[in-house]
Amino acid sequence: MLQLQFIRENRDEVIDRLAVKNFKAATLVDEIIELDNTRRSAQKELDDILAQSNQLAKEIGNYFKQGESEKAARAKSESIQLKAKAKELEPVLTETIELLNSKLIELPNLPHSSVPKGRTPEDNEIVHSEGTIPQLFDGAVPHWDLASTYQIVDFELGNKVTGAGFPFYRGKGARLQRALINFFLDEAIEAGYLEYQTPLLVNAASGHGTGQLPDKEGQMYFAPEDNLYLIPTAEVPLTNIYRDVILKDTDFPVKNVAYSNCFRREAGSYGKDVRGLNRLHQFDKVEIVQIQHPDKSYATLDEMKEHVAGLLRKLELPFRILRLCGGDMSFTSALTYDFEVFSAAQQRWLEVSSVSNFEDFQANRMKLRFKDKEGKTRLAHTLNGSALALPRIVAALLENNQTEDGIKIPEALQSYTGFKFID
RNA sequence: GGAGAGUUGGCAGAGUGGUCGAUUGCGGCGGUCUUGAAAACCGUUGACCCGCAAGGGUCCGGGGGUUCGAAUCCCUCAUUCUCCGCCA
Repeated sequence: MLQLQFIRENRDEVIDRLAVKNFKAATLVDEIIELDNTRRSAQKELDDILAQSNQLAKEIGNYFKQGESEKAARAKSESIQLKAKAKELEPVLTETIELLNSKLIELPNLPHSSVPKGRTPEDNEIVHSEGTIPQLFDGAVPHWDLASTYQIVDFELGNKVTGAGFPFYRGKGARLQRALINFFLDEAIEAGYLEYQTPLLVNAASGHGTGQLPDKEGQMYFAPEDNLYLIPTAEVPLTNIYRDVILKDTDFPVKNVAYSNCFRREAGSYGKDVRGLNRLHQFDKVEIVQIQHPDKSYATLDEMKEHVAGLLRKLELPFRILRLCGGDMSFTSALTYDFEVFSAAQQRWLEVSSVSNFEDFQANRMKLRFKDKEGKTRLAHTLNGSALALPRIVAALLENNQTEDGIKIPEALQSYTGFKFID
């Protein structure tokens, strides 16, 4: 969430910048400032009452010691009255704070100044394209057909055992998954990231920390018996490691990576978007997270963007990088680059990674801070990116590398798969 | 799942109703001494809210209660350890 003080001091700027995200903030911002004013005066009033009764309590102690029981009794009754007043004020203050917080988390993050205006994916800005789109032979087919021809992904079996969007990977298909996971992890470790294996279920506090709650509640699988959420991405546990943590400024940059299963309900999806591996309820992803000093977070964003580009280059996939427009960005992001690979049989671009700088938006929710050189406590910046999500990479690899005799495995992966060909 | 014992500042560890936001040690930071370092000695060292400041308030696992007053008493939840049960 945004910092209250910043909102108070930059009301007009907040409203203008949120307009880039097509968010009409004026009413909400004014409500927030008004609520904060109420909060401040209520707090002051309560603090004064408490100060008086603290003072009285000390005096009463002294009176008792000196055996002045009459004075003590008088002070006592005075104190009881103060206490009654405090009892009235307390709920007013708590309610105000709760209301203020609930309004505050409705405000999205401010977009970076380079974010283009726009409403739909068509308004995203292509900042880079690389690789050549392969010309497939006649009779080339989409990956879902390849999956059944070579018996490497079984969607029907997934339907039977679980439901749509939960495929089985089989034989060389399963091996390919494992190869990609190891390849992505090794590349990240090589780039200085520390590997984690995280829990796949998290509590509500963690969901709030990274911003999935409350706005994306319906997107997560939930286990009500235990009040736990299945993670939609390893970003959640990996970033929440630092919830309520104060780092030293020599700790930067914190670079973490985790492979995990990801679970997404994807309510309301339909049609060609969800065919085959294009969109699943359970999928595999390697996620990179960095925590950085505010002055360096944009340089870090570029570094992470280059890391992801390097992976796609090694996999020999044609890709492009988009700078998301205000309307297509997530609630929490200040600047997001999406990576898309071209899947040659479907003839469409598939999103395989999203790399974002959240600046201090998540950090503010999580109370993730650091001590700067002057010893002041400040919010850190958080960033994350997929490096990479597997299903659409697999889709593109299968489609783009198909030949009449089988599917070629890119060279960089061969030492991981142990085979060069799926046939 | 059952029984018992814990949860205090970066760490260790005192404190069982009143000048306790908290003794002390270690660690950190600053200084004296030293060519430099170590040792020794001195000082300093939590977070948050309101306030220009002075100052005030909140926080001893979380929440609630008793009391004029709670780290200290009561309830509750979480969590750790030990024993038993169950299981990988």
